[in-house]
This record gives sequence, structure tokens and C-alpha cells, in this order.
Amino acid sequence: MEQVKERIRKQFGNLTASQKIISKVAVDKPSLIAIHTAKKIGELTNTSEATVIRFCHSLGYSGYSELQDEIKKALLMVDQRKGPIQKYRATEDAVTRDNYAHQVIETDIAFLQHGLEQFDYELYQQAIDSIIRANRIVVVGLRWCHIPAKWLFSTLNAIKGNTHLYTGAVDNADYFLTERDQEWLVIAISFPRHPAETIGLVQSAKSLGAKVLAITEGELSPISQAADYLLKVTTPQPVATSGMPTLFSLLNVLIKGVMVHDAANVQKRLQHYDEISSKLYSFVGEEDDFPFY
Amino acid sequence: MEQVKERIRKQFGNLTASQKIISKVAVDKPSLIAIHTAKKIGELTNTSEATVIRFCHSLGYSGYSELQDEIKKALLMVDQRKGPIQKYRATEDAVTRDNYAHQVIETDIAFLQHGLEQFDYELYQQAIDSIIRANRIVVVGLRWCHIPAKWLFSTLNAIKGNTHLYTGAVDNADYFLTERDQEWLVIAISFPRHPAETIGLVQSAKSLGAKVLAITEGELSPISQAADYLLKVTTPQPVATSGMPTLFSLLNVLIKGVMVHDAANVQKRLQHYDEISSKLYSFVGEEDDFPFY
DNA sequence: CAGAAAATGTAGTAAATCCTTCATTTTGAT
DNA sequence: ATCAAAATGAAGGATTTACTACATTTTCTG
Repeated sequence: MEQVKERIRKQFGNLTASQKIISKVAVDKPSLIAIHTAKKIGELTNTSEATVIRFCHSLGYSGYSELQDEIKKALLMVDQRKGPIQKYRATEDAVTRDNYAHQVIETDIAFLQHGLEQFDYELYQQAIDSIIRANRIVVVGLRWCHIPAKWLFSTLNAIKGNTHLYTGAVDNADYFLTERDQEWLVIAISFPRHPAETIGLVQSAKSLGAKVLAITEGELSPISQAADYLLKVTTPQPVATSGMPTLFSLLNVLIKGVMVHDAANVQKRLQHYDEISSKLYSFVGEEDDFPFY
Repeated sequence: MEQVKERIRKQFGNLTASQKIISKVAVDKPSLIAIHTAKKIGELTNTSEATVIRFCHSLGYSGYSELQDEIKKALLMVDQRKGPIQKYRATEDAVTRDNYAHQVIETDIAFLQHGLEQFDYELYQQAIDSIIRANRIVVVGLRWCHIPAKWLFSTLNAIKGNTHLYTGAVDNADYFLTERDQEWLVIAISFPRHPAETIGLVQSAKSLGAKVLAITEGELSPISQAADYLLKVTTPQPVATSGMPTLFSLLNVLIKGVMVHDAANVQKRLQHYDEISSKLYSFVGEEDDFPFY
């Protein structure tokens, strides 16, 4: 890439007017050249296919193909760095006594920032709307996903009510989904290695007409296929331990979303809760606005 | 792009094994498809050109060209948004439909960064050493603190063993602390409004000679007085909901610290776990290195 | 303004790429 | 273990794309 721009810089004086226009595209939007044919670049610059190719020759390339290949390679290189992992890989060889703490927290920050960049409002809004719309909700998360699942269950139950937690085969899907007339929503949290029981529950829920919101690692997750809404979560590995901060942060977005759209009294209740919490700093009490237990 | 991923998600179950491999490329590195020919994608996935095209057909496209064009368009769209970064700076005036998500995540990032600045190695190292030294550990966290407590209990049990979770008055302190000769450590997680039972347990544990590691909001917390080690955690409010990411991140530091100092085989086990997770992307299995349930 | 030289566009050819067909291998069920 | 069905790979035809030769337009100079 820099190789291309360097050639343009050196040869720019010798280029014709049309070729200078093409140069501008090559420098500012190289991805256009990587993707489109010489003909299209010609149309785009109000020149012709032949001029584009002559432009390549002027830069010393054998033709359009060679220039395009070089740009493609360069773009793939920067694409490779996508994802927050690379950033801290360099130092990860030696986890020493002095730096592991920074590494852990910085990794969490990196993944949160990555999640922020990739964030899809529309998707989350649909998920949040589905939660608001649902009459009854079942949260499912087995194995270690039980922990975020239980939190989500407790929180949703506190701010919305009518939420259930699927804990295992004894309470089977039929038990939860008997009232067919209701608008049911199943929220499934699952990551590799996916428990077969979670997949089974999701599928049977789907076949019973419930909506499914999947919180998982990607489109290829086995629970994604049956899902109506898919929230993709990219976390440090292994998810069971290092993934919690990122996962909870995104779950929190859901909760906040529901709270914003939901009854204002919930928000007031929480503000009230905040005030109490901060004023009575070390208050000791048994009652709780959030009946977590 | 989302259109492509959506089709993959819906059709994934109907795809053949080779096609699923191609799916992984399409989802994770769509730019590869935008740039390379069908033949190259075939080579890259150890399949063939024909299989790549059949994969396109399975998704409902007329062929590779159509799929490629759609990915190209999508990639150009996101490229368009590059340049002047329109990041939603913490304009905290109003939590609107459009920016609350950014606010939530950015708040988490801000608190993690704050925690990083304030981080006291010495303190954490003492806490980690106390965990390593302890023969038996009791984790206590009531009400909604039960969630991080259970996670800590499960994780410590997996990498160290001999860890117990105090769940309520029925299992009282005496039950846990009968073996006086052993080196007991009580890890207490508690935030306002502090459950009286947590305080009680901590105090009686202390009087029975156990060491106490308190994870709480500050020096004035009622459990801080009896604590031998105090880890101060500052989180967004309310802790029960918004505090989870920060809290888990710091707990994670503890875990990583124990792992670093602890047996090397645990770390190897976890690395192995990582490899399996990433290689068998959508693997479905029942066994788990972490016996969380 | 005229003529020449450079630049540009058009059209045709060669090459690469896509896509279909058929033979072979793999998978799954009885 | 056997057969049928499905999946895969190899090869040839169809289409698109890159490149080149020639015709036309534009630009520059005296």
C-alpha cells in the first residue's frame, strides 16, 4: 500500500490530467480499486478502462492486475489486525508477577472498546424491543453460563417481572411454554462448548412458537440457527473466566435499554436506590430493591 | 453484509461439513471473499472451487459473483464511515435511545481505567498470596453478591480445589470452621446494603482465627473492620447491575494471579481449553474443564 | 490558425474466472 | 457389511475481465 502511494508521489508530475484524477482515488479510497474492475474505476473517474491501465503502466506496474494485487495484499494486512487481541499479544509471552494485572484489565478494556466499535444499534434495539414486548420470559444458561443467566433472570425479574430461569431438565420446556397464547421469549446464553441441553431447549421452544434471543459467540453457534435475534459477543478466552466483564457489560446494555423504554417508575425506583446507596454509604440492611438470592 | 451473515445463520444447519468451514471464513474474514477468487477460497479452506460455489447456491445466491458483490458493497459501506470518527463522546446530558448503549460501555471502560490507575500491586499480591497459602477457602456473598461469589467459588474450586460456598444460615460458620488447625481463608464479597448475615459470618470467622479477605466498596464498609486484606472496588452505580463488569474484571485479576503462581499444569490445561474452543468453533459437548453447574 | 504530438476512447483479442456436468469418494441407513 | 444417497473434486464450456492496437479527440507550439 505504502509502496503504491510512494510510486504515485514520485511519478505524479509525469502523469496526465486523467491519471491524476485516478491517483486521487487510489490514494483516498484504495479499497475501491481493490474491489472494482478497471472498467468501473474508469467510469467512476469519468475516464476509460484503457486510461486506468495506462495509469498503472505509468507507475511502473505491468498492468491493472499487478497494482490491484498489491493494494489487495495491503488491505488484507490491516484487516488482519481487526479484533482487539493483537494489541496485547506481544507481551503475552511472559505473564510476570508485575504485569499480569495490567494485562487482565487492559484486555477487558480492549474488548469493550472493540465491542463499542462493532456495536449495532439496530440489532440491540430489536432485542430490547422483543424483551419489552414479551409477556413471559425464560432465561436459559447452563454450566458456567448459569452465572450470567441467573443475573439476567434476577435483574429482568426485578425491573419487569414474569421472568423464569431454566435450571435443568427437571423443569422441561413444556412446563414453561404451556400457555401458548402468550408471547413467550426465550433468552439463551451459550458459548463453546455448547451444552446439548441448551440447544435442545432452544429448538423445542422455537418449535412451540416462542421467540428466541440468542446471546452467543457468533452466527455459527448452534443456537444461532433457531434464533430470531442474535447478539454476538466477542470476549477474551476462555469465556468462562476472562469473558465475564465483557459479557456483563453487554447484558447491562440490554437491561439499560429495557429500563429506558420501560415504565418510568422503574427508573425512578432505581434513582431512589442510587440515592440511598450513596447517602447511606455503609448502610446495613436486609431488604433490597433487587430481590437477588 | 448483515444480509449475508443472516443467510448463513438461517441456513447453517442445512449446510454440509465443507460448507460450514467456508461459512467460518465468510463470517470471520469477509474481506477475503471480497478480494479473492472462488478458486482461492477453495484452496484456503481445503475444499474446491465447486464447493465454494455450491455454498453460495445453498445460501440462495445465483453464484459466487452475487455473494461476492454483496460482500463488496457492504465492505465499501463501512469503509465509507471511516475518516472523521463520529464517536459518541460522553455527552451525558440525556440518556436517549441512540446513545445509552455507548454510555453504558464507555462507563465500564472509564471505571476499568480508573481501577487501573489506582491499582495497588502490593495489596493484590498479598491477597493472592493469602489465597495460595490457604488450605481451605470459604467464599461468601449474599443477596446479589451471590452471583460473583458463586463464580469465584467455582473458579477457585476448578484451579485450586478445597473451596466452599457459604449460601445461607443453614450452613453456619461453625460447620465450615471446625478444623481449627487448618489455615482457613474467608473471602467475603459485600456491597451496600450489606446483609447482616455476611457481616456476622465474617466476624465469627475472624474470632475463630480465620483470615478474612474483603472485597467491598471501601474502608468504611462494615466488613472492612474485621478484614485482614481489603480489596477496594469502585464501580458504576448501582453495583448490583452496572457494577458487574468492573467487579468481575478485578476478580479475574485475582484468579489470574493465583494461576500464575500456582501449578503450571493448570495454565496448560487452560491453554488446551483455549485451543479446543477456537478450533472446534461450534463444537457441542457435555464435558467441561470447568465443572460449573 | 495549422500541424504535430500527446492523450483518450473504442473495439477486438487473450486470459482469467465463473459455473455446470459427470465421475469418484464419502457418508448414512438397513 | 452393503447399498443408496449425498457430497466432493476434476474437467470443459460460457462469461467476464484485462490488455492491446487502432481511430479519434484534445492539447500544444510556432
